[in-house]
Amino acid sequence: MQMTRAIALIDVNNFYVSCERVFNPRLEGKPVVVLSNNDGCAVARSNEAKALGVKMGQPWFQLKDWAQRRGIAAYSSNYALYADMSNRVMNILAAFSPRQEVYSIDECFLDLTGFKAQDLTLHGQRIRRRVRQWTGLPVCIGIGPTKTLAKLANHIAKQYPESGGVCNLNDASPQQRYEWFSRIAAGEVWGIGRRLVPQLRGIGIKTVLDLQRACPVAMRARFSVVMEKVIRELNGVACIELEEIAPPRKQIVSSRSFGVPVSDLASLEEAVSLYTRRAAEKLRRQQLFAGSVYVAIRTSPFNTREQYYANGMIIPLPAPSADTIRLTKAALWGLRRIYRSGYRYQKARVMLTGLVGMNDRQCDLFGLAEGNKSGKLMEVMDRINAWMGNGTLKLASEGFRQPWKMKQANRSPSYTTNWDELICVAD
DNA sequence: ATCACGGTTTGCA
DNA sequence: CTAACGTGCAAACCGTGAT
Repeated sequence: MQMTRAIALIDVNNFYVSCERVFNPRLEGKPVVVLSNNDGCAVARSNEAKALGVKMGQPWFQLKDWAQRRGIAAYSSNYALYADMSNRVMNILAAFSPRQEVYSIDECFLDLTGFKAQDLTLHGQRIRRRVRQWTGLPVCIGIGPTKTLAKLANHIAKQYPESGGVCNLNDASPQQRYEWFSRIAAGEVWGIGRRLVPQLRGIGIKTVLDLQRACPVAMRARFSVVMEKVIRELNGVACIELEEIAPPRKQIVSSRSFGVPVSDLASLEEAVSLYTRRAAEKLRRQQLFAGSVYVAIRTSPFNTREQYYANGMIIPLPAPSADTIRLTKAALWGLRRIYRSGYRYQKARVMLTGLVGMNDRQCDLFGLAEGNKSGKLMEVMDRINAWMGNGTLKLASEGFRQPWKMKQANRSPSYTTNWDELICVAD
């Protein structure tokens, strides 16, 4: 007889906020938010901040004065810290199953098939305790026969404190599931975003239960194949497999807003150079080569008093490359073509596309692939930067003062990845 | 009329 | 003093030219 699959979704509660709290316990029990890049929007909120009404993605400038009056602590995002804490959590969780999919910076799926359903809830508690003890981070765990149901179970574990942080749908009674599914809004389901919610409501689908009972074939015709999979998964039929090895990326993006509006070409060149280097580093880490470079700039879409300008272009390369120097030359060439003076630019973006693996590369017209010399040079660059800190070795076109750099008014120290910042705290 | 292609837009997290 | 709103990725969509 076929055993019911047991997929667990483990998710750190309010991840960025919880990371800040590990190193600053005074934040415990207080309203805290963490802001997106450039201190733009609130992207992580403690439960206390949620209770005060801070919305996900709310622009910080609208919130700032009010938030400070209410005593809400606000942090700029510190990705070095969060990435390191994430690695620690993922390593701990990996010990609980041979099959793990790291789904995002704060979430992973584990295949726990084989445990008795009743034992799994206890097992979940053990997992929670270990992560808490070894990292200081609180996690919730959802368990179900499909990834979509595991996600939903995780939501239930978060919503209902009486669950003790673990919700195991495989061991819940049909009545209990009915009660939950009829109470939870359809929009909470993985893959049902804010655009679909009103459309679903229009055809009478408001709750998870409504969606579960919808006809997958008809819904596929009306919406998309994604919708069909969501419905089948809600009914315990696995349509989305565990991806233990991440499939190779099809594009790599580096895109950032500026701290202040930028009008001159020279500053844009610096920013594009930096973004290209970051994208190229990601490219080499994944052992890939890019067939073309896309570069784009735009003014603020929110500023209605000024003329909006956005433009971008694709620069095909003669042969796939992973060389920061070549990629930067291409990006800057494109930038000079799309640049128009007289605008106040707010964002630049570099995207590497046409990605191929080392052995799938096509040569250029003259039968030349990118030489080994460039590979060696990049290897040396990457090693020096890994050893002495990212950005130690870079192209001069990135500039040095970089007055356009993004705002980070209140970033915490990189406690776990930078000795200098740690010593600074001890003082 | 249909298809493959590529570039652009939409949607999600 | 004023102005200030993220990023990464892939699926869906759409227009085009070829057949």
